[in-house]
Amino acid sequence: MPNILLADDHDLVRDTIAAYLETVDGFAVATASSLDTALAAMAGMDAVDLLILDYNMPGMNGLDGLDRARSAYPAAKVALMSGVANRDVANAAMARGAHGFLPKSLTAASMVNAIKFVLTGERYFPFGFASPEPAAARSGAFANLSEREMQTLEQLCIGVSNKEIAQVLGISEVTVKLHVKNVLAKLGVANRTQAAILAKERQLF
Amino acid sequence: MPNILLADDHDLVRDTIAAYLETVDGFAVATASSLDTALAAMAGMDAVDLLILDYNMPGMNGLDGLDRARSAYPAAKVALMSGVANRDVANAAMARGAHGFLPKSLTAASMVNAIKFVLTGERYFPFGFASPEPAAARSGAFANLSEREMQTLEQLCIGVSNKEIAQVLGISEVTVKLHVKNVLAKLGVANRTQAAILAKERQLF
DNA sequence: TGGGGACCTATACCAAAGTATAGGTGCGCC
DNA sequence: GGCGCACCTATACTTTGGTATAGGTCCCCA
Repeated sequence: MPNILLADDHDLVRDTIAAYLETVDGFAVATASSLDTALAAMAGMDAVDLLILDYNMPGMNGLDGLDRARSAYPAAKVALMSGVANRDVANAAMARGAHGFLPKSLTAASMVNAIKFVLTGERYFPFGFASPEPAAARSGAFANLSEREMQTLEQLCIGVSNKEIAQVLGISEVTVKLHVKNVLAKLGVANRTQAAILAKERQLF
Repeated sequence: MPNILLADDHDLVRDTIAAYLETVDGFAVATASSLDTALAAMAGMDAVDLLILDYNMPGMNGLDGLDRARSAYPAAKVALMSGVANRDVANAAMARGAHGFLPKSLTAASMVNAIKFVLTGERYFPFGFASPEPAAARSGAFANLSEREMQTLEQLCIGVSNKEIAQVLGISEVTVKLHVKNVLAKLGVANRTQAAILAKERQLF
Protein backbone atom coordinates (compact mmCIF):
# COMPACT_ATOMS: atom_id res chain seq x y z
CA MET A 1 0.00 0.00 0.00
CA PRO A 2 1.81 3.05 -1.25
CA ASN A 3 2.34 5.90 1.13
CA ILE A 4 1.82 9.35 -0.35
CA LEU A 5 2.24 12.85 1.03
CA LEU A 6 0.49 15.58 -0.89
CA ALA A 7 1.47 19.18 -0.24
CA ASP A 8 -0.60 22.01 -1.66
CA ASP A 9 -1.69 25.25 -0.09
CA HIS A 10 -4.96 25.31 -1.96
CA ASP A 11 -7.23 23.48 0.50
CA LEU A 12 -9.91 22.46 -1.92
CA VAL A 13 -7.50 21.12 -4.51
CA ARG A 14 -5.45 19.26 -1.95
CA ASP A 15 -8.33 17.62 -0.16
CA THR A 16 -10.24 16.57 -3.24
CA ILE A 17 -7.20 15.04 -4.87
CA ALA A 18 -6.28 13.28 -1.67
CA ALA A 19 -9.77 11.92 -1.27
CA TYR A 20 -9.83 10.73 -4.85
CA LEU A 21 -6.54 8.88 -4.51
CA GLU A 22 -7.67 7.28 -1.26
CA THR A 23 -11.09 6.12 -2.37
CA VAL A 24 -10.34 5.12 -5.93
CA ASP A 25 -7.01 3.37 -5.46
CA GLY A 26 -6.59 2.82 -1.78
CA PHE A 27 -3.45 4.86 -1.46
CA ALA A 28 -2.60 6.12 2.01
CA VAL A 29 -2.52 9.87 1.50
CA ALA A 30 -1.33 12.40 4.06
CA THR A 31 -1.50 16.11 3.31
CA ALA A 32 0.29 19.34 4.12
CA SER A 33 -0.26 22.94 3.16
CA SER A 34 3.29 24.17 2.79
CA LEU A 35 6.73 22.83 2.11
CA ASP A 36 7.85 23.28 5.70
CA THR A 37 4.90 21.47 7.20
CA ALA A 38 5.33 18.73 4.62
CA LEU A 39 8.98 18.19 5.48
CA ALA A 40 8.13 18.28 9.16
CA ALA A 41 5.35 15.76 8.66
CA MET A 42 7.65 13.33 6.90
CA ALA A 43 9.86 13.22 9.97
CA GLY A 44 7.05 11.65 11.95
CA MET A 45 5.79 9.28 9.29
CA ASP A 46 6.66 5.86 8.05
CA ALA A 47 8.63 5.83 4.84
CA VAL A 48 6.87 7.98 2.30
CA ASP A 49 6.94 6.47 -1.16
CA LEU A 50 5.96 9.59 -3.02
CA LEU A 51 6.00 13.25 -2.08
CA ILE A 52 3.89 15.48 -4.28
CA LEU A 53 4.73 19.19 -4.11
CA ASP A 54 2.73 22.02 -5.52
CA TYR A 55 4.97 24.35 -7.41
CA ASN A 56 3.18 27.44 -6.13
CA MET A 57 3.15 26.93 -2.40
CA PRO A 58 4.64 28.72 0.57
CA GLY A 59 8.26 27.74 1.06
CA MET A 60 8.84 26.41 -2.43
CA ASN A 61 10.68 29.43 -3.77
CA GLY A 62 10.61 28.10 -7.28
CA LEU A 63 12.52 24.86 -7.63
CA ASP A 64 14.61 25.41 -4.53
CA GLY A 65 11.93 23.65 -2.56
CA LEU A 66 12.40 20.61 -4.76
CA ASP A 67 16.09 20.55 -3.93
CA ARG A 68 15.36 20.91 -0.22
CA ALA A 69 12.92 18.03 -0.25
CA ARG A 70 15.23 15.80 -2.22
CA SER A 71 18.23 16.44 -0.02
CA ALA A 72 16.19 16.06 3.17
CA TYR A 73 14.63 12.74 2.08
CA PRO A 74 16.73 11.24 -0.71
CA ALA A 75 14.89 7.91 -0.53
CA ALA A 76 11.47 9.34 -1.31
CA LYS A 77 10.31 9.95 -4.82
CA VAL A 78 9.33 13.54 -5.40
CA ALA A 79 6.86 14.75 -7.99
CA LEU A 80 6.01 18.32 -8.78
CA MET A 81 2.48 19.46 -9.40
CA SER A 82 1.55 22.74 -10.98
CA GLY A 83 -1.51 24.50 -12.22
CA VAL A 84 0.23 27.19 -14.19
CA ALA A 85 2.06 24.44 -15.98
CA ASN A 86 5.00 25.83 -17.83
CA ARG A 87 7.10 23.74 -20.12
CA ASP A 88 10.38 25.23 -19.01
CA VAL A 89 9.59 24.72 -15.37
CA ALA A 90 8.66 21.12 -16.07
CA ASN A 91 11.92 20.51 -17.88
CA ALA A 92 13.94 22.20 -15.19
CA ALA A 93 12.19 20.21 -12.49
CA MET A 94 12.95 16.92 -14.21
CA ALA A 95 16.52 18.00 -14.81
CA ARG A 96 16.84 18.68 -11.10
CA GLY A 97 15.82 15.17 -10.30
CA ALA A 98 12.07 15.25 -9.88
CA HIS A 99 10.47 11.87 -10.53
CA GLY A 100 7.46 13.35 -12.19
CA PHE A 101 5.70 16.51 -13.25
CA LEU A 102 1.95 16.59 -12.85
CA PRO A 103 0.11 19.45 -14.54
CA LYS A 104 -3.24 20.07 -12.98
CA SER A 105 -4.71 19.94 -16.44
CA LEU A 106 -4.46 16.15 -16.29
CA THR A 107 -7.67 14.23 -15.90
CA ALA A 108 -8.10 12.52 -12.57
CA ALA A 109 -7.64 9.12 -14.19
CA SER A 110 -4.49 10.22 -15.91
CA MET A 111 -3.11 11.60 -12.71
CA VAL A 112 -3.66 8.28 -10.98
CA ASN A 113 -1.96 6.50 -13.85
CA ALA A 114 0.94 8.90 -13.69
CA ILE A 115 1.28 8.44 -9.95
CA LYS A 116 1.23 4.67 -10.31
CA PHE A 117 3.84 4.97 -12.99
CA VAL A 118 6.09 7.01 -10.77
CA LEU A 119 5.59 4.57 -7.93
CA THR A 120 7.02 1.80 -10.10
CA GLY A 121 10.24 3.77 -10.19
CA GLU A 122 9.78 5.34 -13.60
CA ARG A 123 9.89 9.02 -14.26
CA TYR A 124 6.73 10.61 -15.57
CA PHE A 125 6.84 13.48 -17.95
CA PRO A 126 3.62 14.57 -19.62
CA PHE A 127 4.04 14.33 -23.33
CA GLY A 128 2.29 17.57 -24.08
CA PHE A 129 5.19 19.38 -22.48
CA ALA A 130 7.91 17.74 -24.50
CA SER A 131 7.23 19.57 -27.71
CA PRO A 132 4.98 22.53 -27.30
CA GLU A 133 1.79 22.47 -29.37
CA PRO A 134 2.88 20.03 -32.04
CA ALA A 135 -0.49 20.52 -33.68
CA ALA A 136 0.32 24.11 -34.49
CA ALA A 137 3.55 23.07 -36.13
CA ARG A 138 2.78 23.20 -39.82
CA SER A 139 -0.03 25.61 -39.35
CA GLY A 140 0.06 29.36 -39.57
CA ALA A 141 2.80 30.99 -41.52
CA PHE A 142 4.39 27.73 -42.61
CA ALA A 143 1.30 26.69 -44.52
CA ASN A 144 1.69 29.29 -47.27
CA LEU A 145 5.21 28.30 -48.15
CA SER A 146 5.57 26.93 -51.63
CA GLU A 147 7.44 23.70 -52.24
CA ARG A 148 10.66 25.40 -53.22
CA GLU A 149 10.41 27.70 -50.27
CA MET A 150 10.04 24.75 -47.94
CA GLN A 151 13.11 23.16 -49.46
CA THR A 152 14.95 26.41 -49.02
CA LEU A 153 13.85 26.65 -45.42
CA GLU A 154 15.05 23.13 -44.83
CA GLN A 155 18.50 24.15 -46.03
CA LEU A 156 18.39 27.27 -43.88
CA CYS A 157 17.89 24.98 -40.91
CA ILE A 158 21.24 23.40 -41.65
CA GLY A 159 22.86 26.79 -41.67
CA VAL A 160 24.39 26.62 -45.12
CA SER A 161 25.09 29.54 -47.43
CA ASN A 162 23.01 30.60 -50.38
CA LYS A 163 25.68 29.28 -52.70
CA GLU A 164 25.48 25.82 -51.18
CA ILE A 165 21.71 25.86 -51.27
CA ALA A 166 21.92 26.72 -54.95
CA GLN A 167 24.10 23.67 -55.57
CA VAL A 168 21.83 21.34 -53.63
CA LEU A 169 18.69 22.53 -55.37
CA GLY A 170 20.36 22.85 -58.73
CA ILE A 171 19.40 26.47 -59.26
CA SER A 172 21.25 29.76 -59.33
CA GLU A 173 22.27 31.63 -56.22
CA VAL A 174 20.13 34.56 -57.29
CA THR A 175 17.04 32.40 -57.23
CA VAL A 176 17.95 31.11 -53.82
CA LYS A 177 18.08 34.68 -52.58
CA LEU A 178 14.62 35.21 -53.96
CA HIS A 179 13.28 32.14 -52.19
CA VAL A 180 14.99 33.15 -48.97
CA LYS A 181 13.50 36.60 -49.17
CA ASN A 182 10.03 35.16 -49.68
CA VAL A 183 10.47 32.76 -46.79
CA LEU A 184 11.53 35.57 -44.49
CA ALA A 185 8.56 37.67 -45.55
CA LYS A 186 6.04 34.85 -45.15
CA LEU A 187 7.37 33.88 -41.75
CA GLY A 188 7.58 37.49 -40.68
CA VAL A 189 11.19 37.31 -39.59
CA ALA A 190 14.16 39.54 -40.29
CA ASN A 191 16.87 37.13 -41.37
CA ARG A 192 17.78 33.54 -42.09
CA THR A 193 18.86 32.83 -38.55
CA GLN A 194 15.46 33.72 -37.17
CA ALA A 195 13.82 31.63 -39.83
CA ALA A 196 15.93 28.63 -38.89
CA ILE A 197 15.22 29.12 -35.19
CA LEU A 198 11.50 29.40 -35.80
CA ALA A 199 11.40 26.26 -37.88
CA LYS A 200 13.53 24.41 -35.35
CA GLU A 201 11.31 25.43 -32.49
CA ARG A 202 8.31 24.19 -34.42
CA GLN A 203 10.21 20.93 -34.91
CA LEU A 204 9.76 21.14 -38.65
CA PHE A 205 13.16 19.72 -39.48
CA MET B 1 -5.11 -10.11 -20.63
CA PRO B 2 -3.64 -7.52 -22.97
CA ASN B 3 -3.07 -8.51 -26.55
CA ILE B 4 0.20 -7.27 -28.02
CA LEU B 5 1.71 -7.48 -31.48
CA LEU B 6 5.41 -6.86 -31.67
CA ALA B 7 6.97 -6.18 -35.08
CA ASP B 8 10.75 -6.10 -35.46
CA ASP B 9 12.93 -7.53 -38.20
CA HIS B 10 15.72 -8.36 -35.81
CA ASP B 11 14.82 -11.91 -34.84
CA LEU B 12 16.79 -12.11 -31.64
CA VAL B 13 15.52 -8.81 -30.32
CA ARG B 14 11.95 -9.56 -31.23
CA ASP B 15 11.82 -13.03 -29.78
CA THR B 16 13.56 -12.22 -26.54
CA ILE B 17 11.39 -9.20 -25.85
CA ALA B 18 8.29 -11.18 -26.69
CA ALA B 19 9.33 -14.02 -24.41
CA TYR B 20 10.07 -11.61 -21.61
CA LEU B 21 6.70 -9.93 -21.88
CA GLU B 22 4.95 -13.27 -21.97
CA THR B 23 6.68 -14.94 -19.06
CA VAL B 24 7.06 -11.97 -16.74
CA ASP B 25 3.70 -10.34 -17.18
CA GLY B 26 1.51 -12.83 -18.92
CA PHE B 27 0.85 -10.65 -21.91
CA ALA B 28 -0.30 -12.41 -25.05
CA VAL B 29 2.37 -11.46 -27.54
CA ALA B 30 2.28 -12.13 -31.26
CA THR B 31 5.19 -11.18 -33.48
CA ALA B 32 5.95 -10.10 -37.01
CA SER B 33 9.11 -9.25 -38.87
CA SER B 34 7.94 -6.43 -41.09
CA LEU B 35 5.25 -3.83 -41.23
CA ASP B 36 3.34 -5.60 -43.96
CA THR B 37 3.28 -8.94 -42.19
CA ALA B 38 2.27 -7.15 -39.00
CA LEU B 39 -0.68 -5.42 -40.64
CA ALA B 40 -1.66 -8.65 -42.32
CA ALA B 41 -1.46 -10.51 -39.04
CA MET B 42 -3.75 -8.03 -37.31
CA ALA B 43 -6.45 -8.80 -39.83
CA GLY B 44 -6.65 -12.35 -38.56
CA MET B 45 -6.35 -11.62 -34.87
CA ASP B 46 -8.67 -10.63 -32.09
CA ALA B 47 -8.53 -6.98 -31.19
CA VAL B 48 -4.92 -6.01 -30.62
CA ASP B 49 -4.50 -3.65 -27.69
CA LEU B 50 -1.03 -2.53 -28.54
CA LEU B 51 1.01 -2.64 -31.71
CA ILE B 52 4.72 -2.12 -31.24
CA LEU B 53 6.63 -1.16 -34.38
CA ASP B 54 10.36 -1.06 -34.81
CA TYR B 55 11.38 2.16 -36.46
CA ASN B 56 13.99 0.46 -38.63
CA MET B 57 12.11 -2.35 -40.23
CA PRO B 58 11.13 -3.26 -43.77
CA GLY B 59 8.09 -1.32 -44.88
CA MET B 60 8.31 1.41 -42.30
CA ASN B 61 9.79 4.04 -44.57
CA GLY B 62 10.42 6.37 -41.68
CA LEU B 63 7.23 7.43 -39.97
CA ASP B 64 5.02 6.67 -42.93
CA GLY B 65 4.62 3.18 -41.54
CA LEU B 66 3.22 4.65 -38.36
CA ASP B 67 0.61 6.52 -40.34
CA ARG B 68 -0.29 3.39 -42.28
CA ALA B 69 -0.74 1.37 -39.12
CA ARG B 70 -2.81 4.02 -37.44
CA SER B 71 -5.12 4.53 -40.37
CA ALA B 72 -5.50 0.79 -40.93
CA TYR B 73 -6.32 0.06 -37.28
CA PRO B 74 -7.43 3.26 -35.60
CA ALA B 75 -8.62 1.45 -32.51
CA ALA B 76 -5.27 -0.09 -31.65
CA LYS B 77 -2.67 1.77 -29.68
CA VAL B 78 0.59 2.06 -31.56
CA ALA B 79 4.00 2.45 -29.99
CA LEU B 80 7.26 2.97 -31.81
CA MET B 81 10.44 1.22 -30.77
CA SER B 82 13.88 2.21 -31.89
CA GLY B 83 17.45 1.30 -31.19
CA VAL B 84 19.07 4.27 -32.82
CA ALA B 85 16.87 6.43 -30.69
CA ASN B 86 16.78 9.93 -32.00
CA ARG B 87 15.08 12.72 -30.14
CA ASP B 88 13.62 14.34 -33.21
CA VAL B 89 12.19 11.08 -34.45
CA ALA B 90 10.64 10.46 -31.06
CA ASN B 91 9.02 13.86 -31.03
CA ALA B 92 7.80 13.50 -34.57
CA ALA B 93 6.36 10.08 -33.81
CA MET B 94 4.43 11.38 -30.85
CA ALA B 95 3.25 14.36 -32.86
CA ARG B 96 1.95 11.95 -35.47
CA GLY B 97 -0.16 10.19 -32.92
CA ALA B 98 2.00 7.40 -31.55
CA HIS B 99 0.95 6.32 -28.09
CA GLY B 100 4.49 5.71 -26.95
CA PHE B 101 8.11 5.75 -27.94
CA LEU B 102 10.27 2.96 -26.59
CA PRO B 103 14.02 3.37 -26.96
CA LYS B 104 15.81 0.05 -26.81
CA SER B 105 18.09 1.57 -24.24
CA LEU B 106 15.33 1.09 -21.68
CA THR B 107 15.83 -1.61 -19.12
CA ALA B 108 13.52 -4.58 -19.49
CA ALA B 109 11.65 -3.58 -16.35
CA SER B 110 11.20 -0.03 -17.58
CA MET B 111 9.94 -1.24 -20.90
CA VAL B 112 7.30 -3.34 -19.19
CA ASN B 113 6.29 -0.38 -17.07
CA ALA B 114 6.09 1.80 -20.13
CA ILE B 115 3.98 -0.76 -21.96
CA LYS B 116 1.62 -1.09 -19.01
CA PHE B 117 1.39 2.67 -18.91
CA VAL B 118 0.45 2.85 -22.56
CA LEU B 119 -2.09 0.08 -22.08
CA THR B 120 -3.90 2.24 -19.52
CA GLY B 121 -4.48 4.73 -22.30
CA GLU B 122 -1.71 7.16 -21.39
CA ARG B 123 0.98 8.25 -23.76
CA TYR B 124 4.52 7.29 -22.83
CA PHE B 125 7.40 9.52 -23.72
CA PRO B 126 10.78 8.71 -22.19
CA PHE B 127 11.93 11.66 -20.21
CA GLY B 128 15.49 11.44 -21.42
CA PHE B 129 14.25 12.46 -24.83
CA ALA B 130 12.39 15.52 -23.72
CA SER B 131 15.51 17.50 -23.14
CA PRO B 132 18.42 15.70 -24.71
CA GLU B 133 21.21 14.81 -22.33
CA PRO B 134 20.91 17.81 -20.06
CA ALA B 135 24.15 16.69 -18.50
CA ALA B 136 25.96 16.84 -21.79
CA ALA B 137 24.31 20.08 -22.71
CA ARG B 138 26.81 22.50 -21.32
CA SER B 139 29.63 20.07 -21.87
CA GLY B 140 31.92 19.82 -24.83
CA ALA B 141 32.45 22.87 -26.89
CA PHE B 142 30.05 24.99 -24.87
CA ALA B 143 32.17 24.64 -21.76
CA ASN B 144 35.04 26.75 -23.06
CA LEU B 145 32.89 29.73 -23.84
CA SER B 146 33.66 32.79 -21.76
CA GLU B 147 30.87 34.72 -20.10
CA ARG B 148 30.68 37.35 -22.79
CA GLU B 149 30.73 34.70 -25.46
CA MET B 150 27.82 32.93 -23.79
CA GLN B 151 25.88 36.18 -23.71
CA THR B 152 26.70 36.68 -27.36
CA LEU B 153 25.55 33.17 -28.18
CA GLU B 154 22.32 33.81 -26.34
CA GLN B 155 21.68 36.80 -28.58
CA LEU B 156 22.57 34.78 -31.64
CA CYS B 157 19.83 32.37 -30.61
CA ILE B 158 17.34 35.20 -30.96
CA GLY B 159 18.60 35.90 -34.43
CA VAL B 160 19.44 39.55 -33.94
CA SER B 161 22.14 41.49 -35.78
CA ASN B 162 25.54 42.37 -34.45
CA LYS B 163 24.43 45.95 -34.09
CA GLU B 164 21.53 44.99 -31.88
CA ILE B 165 23.72 42.69 -29.82
CA ALA B 166 26.08 45.60 -29.31
CA GLN B 167 23.26 47.73 -27.96
CA VAL B 168 22.02 45.03 -25.62
CA LEU B 169 25.46 44.28 -24.22
CA GLY B 170 26.48 47.92 -24.22
CA ILE B 171 29.61 47.40 -26.28
CA SER B 172 30.69 48.31 -29.79
CA GLU B 173 29.69 46.34 -32.83
CA VAL B 174 33.33 45.58 -33.52
CA THR B 175 33.64 43.80 -30.22
CA VAL B 176 30.52 41.84 -30.92
CA LYS B 177 32.05 40.64 -34.15
CA LEU B 178 35.05 39.48 -32.18
CA HIS B 179 32.91 37.55 -29.74
CA VAL B 180 30.89 36.03 -32.55
CA LYS B 181 34.04 34.94 -34.32
CA ASN B 182 35.34 33.30 -31.15
CA VAL B 183 32.04 31.56 -30.56
CA LEU B 184 32.00 30.15 -34.08
CA ALA B 185 35.57 28.94 -33.72
CA LYS B 186 34.98 27.31 -30.34
CA LEU B 187 31.81 25.60 -31.49
CA GLY B 188 33.41 24.54 -34.74
CA VAL B 189 30.69 25.97 -36.92
CA ALA B 190 30.79 28.13 -40.02
CA ASN B 191 28.32 30.90 -39.27
CA ARG B 192 25.93 32.40 -36.74
CA THR B 193 22.97 30.41 -37.98
CA GLN B 194 24.71 27.12 -37.33
CA ALA B 195 25.74 28.35 -33.90
CA ALA B 196 22.15 29.24 -33.07
CA ILE B 197 20.88 25.90 -34.33
CA LEU B 198 23.46 24.00 -32.33
CA ALA B 199 22.64 25.85 -29.14
CA LYS B 200 18.94 25.42 -29.75
CA GLU B 201 19.30 21.73 -30.30
CA ARG B 202 21.20 21.46 -27.06
CA GLN B 203 18.35 23.36 -25.44
CA LEU B 204 20.76 25.92 -24.05
CA PHE B 205 18.39 28.83 -24.50
C1' DT C 1 57.09 41.41 -11.87
C1' DG C 2 56.02 39.49 -15.78
C1' DG C 3 52.97 36.54 -18.42
C1' DG C 4 48.41 35.26 -19.95
C1' DG C 5 43.59 35.48 -20.52
C1' DA C 6 39.21 37.95 -20.79
C1' DC C 7 37.70 41.99 -22.37
C1' DC C 8 37.44 46.09 -25.13
C1' DT C 9 38.32 49.20 -29.43
C1' DA C 10 39.84 50.50 -34.09
C1' DT C 11 40.69 50.33 -39.29
C1' DA C 12 40.39 47.86 -43.22
C1' DC C 13 38.94 44.47 -46.39
C1' DC C 14 36.24 40.81 -48.69
C1' DA C 15 32.47 37.68 -48.80
C1' DA C 16 27.85 36.86 -47.93
C1' DA C 17 23.17 38.34 -47.15
C1' DG C 18 19.39 40.88 -48.36
C1' DT C 19 16.73 44.38 -51.41
C1' DA C 20 15.06 46.32 -55.70
C1' DT C 21 13.77 46.08 -60.35
C1' DA C 22 13.00 43.83 -64.60
C1' DG C 23 12.14 40.13 -67.16
C1' DG C 24 11.29 35.07 -68.88
C1' DT C 25 8.70 30.27 -68.77
C1' DG C 26 5.09 27.05 -67.81
C1' DC C 27 0.77 25.78 -65.67
C1' DG C 28 -4.04 25.89 -64.25
C1' DC C 29 -8.26 28.42 -64.15
C1' DC C 30 -12.09 31.61 -65.35
C1' DG D 1 -7.18 34.48 -74.47
C1' DG D 2 -5.95 36.62 -70.21
C1' DC D 3 -4.91 36.26 -65.41
C1' DG D 4 -2.43 34.70 -61.47
C1' DC D 5 1.06 31.94 -59.50
C1' DA D 6 5.20 29.26 -58.91
C1' DC D 7 9.41 29.22 -60.64
C1' DC D 8 13.57 30.74 -62.76
C1' DT D 9 17.32 34.32 -64.18
C1' DA D 10 19.71 38.70 -64.40
C1' DT D 11 21.97 43.27 -63.02
C1' DA D 12 22.82 46.41 -59.56
C1' DC D 13 23.05 47.93 -55.15
C1' DT D 14 23.34 48.42 -49.79
C1' DT D 15 23.86 46.26 -45.57
C1' DT D 16 25.55 42.81 -42.71
C1' DG D 17 28.75 39.19 -41.49
C1' DG D 18 33.17 37.48 -40.88
C1' DT D 19 38.40 37.83 -41.05
C1' DA D 20 42.82 40.02 -40.24
C1' DT D 21 45.78 42.89 -37.79
C1' DA D 22 47.03 45.93 -34.18
C1' DG D 23 46.49 47.81 -30.07
C1' DG D 24 44.62 48.96 -25.33
C1' DT D 25 43.03 47.88 -20.06
C1' DC D 26 42.22 44.98 -16.21
C1' DC D 27 43.01 41.19 -13.19
C1' DC D 28 44.79 36.87 -11.66
C1' DC D 29 48.47 33.91 -10.83
C1' DA D 30 53.09 31.98 -11.06
